[in-house]
Amino acid sequence: MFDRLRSHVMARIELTEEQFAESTRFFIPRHLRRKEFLLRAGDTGRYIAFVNRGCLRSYTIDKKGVEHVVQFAIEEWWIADLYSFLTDEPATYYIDALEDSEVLLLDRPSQEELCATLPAYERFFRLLLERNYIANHRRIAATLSLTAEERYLFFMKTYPQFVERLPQHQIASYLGITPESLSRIRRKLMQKS
Amino acid sequence: MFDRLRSHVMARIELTEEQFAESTRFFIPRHLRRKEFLLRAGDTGRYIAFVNRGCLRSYTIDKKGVEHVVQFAIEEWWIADLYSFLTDEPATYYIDALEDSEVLLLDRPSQEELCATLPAYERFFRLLLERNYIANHRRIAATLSLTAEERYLFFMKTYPQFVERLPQHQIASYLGITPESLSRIRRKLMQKS
DNA sequence: TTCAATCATTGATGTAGATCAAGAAATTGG
DNA sequence: CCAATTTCTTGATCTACATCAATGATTGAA
Repeated sequence: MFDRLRSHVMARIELTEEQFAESTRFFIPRHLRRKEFLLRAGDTGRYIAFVNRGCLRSYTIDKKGVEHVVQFAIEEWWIADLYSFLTDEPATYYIDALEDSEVLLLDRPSQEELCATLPAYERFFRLLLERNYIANHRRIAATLSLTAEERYLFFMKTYPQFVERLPQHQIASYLGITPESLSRIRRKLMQKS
Repeated sequence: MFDRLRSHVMARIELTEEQFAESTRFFIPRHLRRKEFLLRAGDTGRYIAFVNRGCLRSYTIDKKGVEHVVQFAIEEWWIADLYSFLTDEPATYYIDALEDSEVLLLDRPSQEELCATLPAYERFFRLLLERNYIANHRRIAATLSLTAEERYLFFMKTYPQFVERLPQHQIASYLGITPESLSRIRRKLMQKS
């Protein structure tokens, strides 16, 4: 159950086996079927989720009813509506499972207690946020400076594991284009090579 | 010199006056004239900067030579090429001053030592990154789901202090549109009201 | 105080990607 | 294994915003 989390955490911070074992009591395992929601906009989403198996996404729905994928998460990734997690305000994102999945949930009080009990976890979450900060700024820069085709190539290069695993229209949504446009981009790239 | 940093830090973490005073030795004050670079893409940018006075921006330059603003920073904001800071790889962003500015620089070894000496700073940087994570995800969601006009309104609402202070074409660049388009959007909004 | 640079505006025209519509292909769950 | 659903593709057309070009308004350095 906690094998993947153990290797993930212990690769990043100094922790004994005993300390890690102690930390597992803070995590709540949960199974999600494909299309099942972990969180809906409006809920108070007081946990962050570590993906043990499967694939999830967070997204918004605009006023026309169109979904816009903000993030994907597969094995060893974390996903959350961090704003809601940190402030207890209602969530602004939806999070659901794109495949049957297993997640480990950590709620806010548990995270506080975990960091207080094992300060190395404070460092762990800082490192996690640093990586995220970098990835988000790259995505912003890509959106500002690249065409749809270039963004797709960038996505393929950066997240090859996602390209084989996700439906195309989900990737299109993440890239900020329509499924039709992505289909045409792919055709064009096929012809080139 | 450190007044603004003191109130900024002490509003966020528990620190005695003595502890804060101790921490100031890690920061290197630096003055920047308008248009002066703090960092260029390709440099190794091994510090993060706290803005004491003035205004800076980070940006990329695309293959056509067009600049794309990734971030603005005014008083009490932090700015950096975090990837370069964390990895020692060459910077991917440019950072320069839009006004004459004073910054406090913290290099990577100093940050490590600071966090080791005063663990509250570990928490401080985690909090900082959390806020940033939220802001970045909101910006991504806005880019995915809003029109140029809606993004401008969102920007005005979120960062009113920037709107009065920054040249329009810098805001246009941040929003991912041309200065001409922003000018037309503003005209349209004037007429509406 | 002036001249050069920077910045904002406006009009004419171009285009990347959206939208609409329809059908084909692939998946999935019963 | 099959019907229902989801996903992908393709064509025709549309539109938000870009590009190009010119002019005026501000700003700032000497």
